[in-house]
Amino acid sequence: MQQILIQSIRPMTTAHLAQTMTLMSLTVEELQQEIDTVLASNPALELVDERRCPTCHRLLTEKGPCPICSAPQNSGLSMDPVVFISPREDFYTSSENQEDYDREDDYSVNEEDLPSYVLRQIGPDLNPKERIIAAYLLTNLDEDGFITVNSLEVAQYFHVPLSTVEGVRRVIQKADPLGVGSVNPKEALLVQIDILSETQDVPELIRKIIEDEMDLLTHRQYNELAHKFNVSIRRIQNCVKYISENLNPFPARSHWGDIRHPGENSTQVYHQPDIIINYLNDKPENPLVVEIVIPLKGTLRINPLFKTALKEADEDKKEEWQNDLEKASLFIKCLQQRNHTIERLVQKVVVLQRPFITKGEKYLKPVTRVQISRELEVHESTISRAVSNKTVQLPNRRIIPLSSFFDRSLNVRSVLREIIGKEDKPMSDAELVNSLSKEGYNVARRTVAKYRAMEGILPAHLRNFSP
DNA sequence: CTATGGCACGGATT
DNA sequence: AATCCGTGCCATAG
Repeated sequence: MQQILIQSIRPMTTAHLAQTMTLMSLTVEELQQEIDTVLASNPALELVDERRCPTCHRLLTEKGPCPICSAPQNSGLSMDPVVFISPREDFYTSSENQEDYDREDDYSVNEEDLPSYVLRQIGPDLNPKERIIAAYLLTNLDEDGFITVNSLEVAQYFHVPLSTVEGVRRVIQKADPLGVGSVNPKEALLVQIDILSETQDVPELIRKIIEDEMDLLTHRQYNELAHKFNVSIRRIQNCVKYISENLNPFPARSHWGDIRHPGENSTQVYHQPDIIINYLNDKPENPLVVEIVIPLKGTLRINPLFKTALKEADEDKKEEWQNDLEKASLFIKCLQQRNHTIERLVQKVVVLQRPFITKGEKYLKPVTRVQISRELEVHESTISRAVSNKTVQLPNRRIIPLSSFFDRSLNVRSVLREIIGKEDKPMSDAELVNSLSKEGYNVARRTVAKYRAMEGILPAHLRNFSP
């Protein structure tokens, strides 16, 4: 049961299948939560801080047996980010240089010590007991400022009512990196809106969007949103702009996704990317470095102590523990498979869409998930799940959904924008159709209208010559 | 009469 | 099986 070569994953139980399916479509953040809960509920699983092989002490970054001593390390899953480099066509996974790519960004604010920084602010407002709880909560923040423990457990641990813990948490949220200690971006945003609305008017629509349709927002389904709230896309885009200018879904990060794209009407997005693509050392002449972000540091593995304990366990406990063990190993397997699939997927996509990544939307090749799935020899729905909900950070620091790589019309839309930007007389939709066909894009008049709407470009008679 | 947006249909995609 | 997307037809605004 222990020899997990990636290839041997094929034959799997239905439980395995089901779990892989759910894991596959999760975001890093969601995955992190999932891992946390499993970790807390299943004693067979443990997270080792060490990234080294316990027997030979070699740095261990890849799944599979330890390369040096080939110790039976294979049940452990390294949770370090997967980094690989794309020189041109071929990839290799870099396990050696991996240290070099520790993300140096994002540590801009008073990074010395976020927990004590916050604690200092709120200390006076709390009684001693609450202060202890606060301190505990604050030590369990992740890099984004989100809480990583669940309040109920904390309450039990400290023998206080849940409401006390929640109360403390609420105080924390109002401290300086506004929204720290939230459980997710949504909560952080809501807290920020609460505070903001004390000093200025916040459009009700924004709150509603965040409250009810956070999903659509993070996935930037603006047309969908416009439809749901029965307002224009323009309106929604304004809201989004407001949100990205005034709110920060990741409290502990000072900025997320720079606004260094003045030319294009920047559709600002936030969200912790699942995949980060960058030039090596940020120099455009260098090859691309692709990093698949994986939550948690260290290695997730079956606790060896648990295994030995299992052998000597009482009969009645044995069954239950055995069960835990199987679940844990299943979980790890699924996780491995998830990572494996995503890695292969991203490799393919990066090679294919390199021009898009480096030169811009115009060069996006319209590719469907089906094509990729054929090339990778996996079921199309696997690709679907792997793609959905994930975001990618491009070298220019923009964060876009992974599904953009499969957008059938993005390139046309970008050419359309280009044309409209260049021509100084407002062209009617019909004329635009002509211009587009000259560029080699054949679309119907009606479709041009839709693209315009998607891009938030006004109709011809309302457009142009604003100053 | 022309330019657009709305509704709805069919085929492709997921 | 459900959803998305391009398109054609028609109503309406200018």
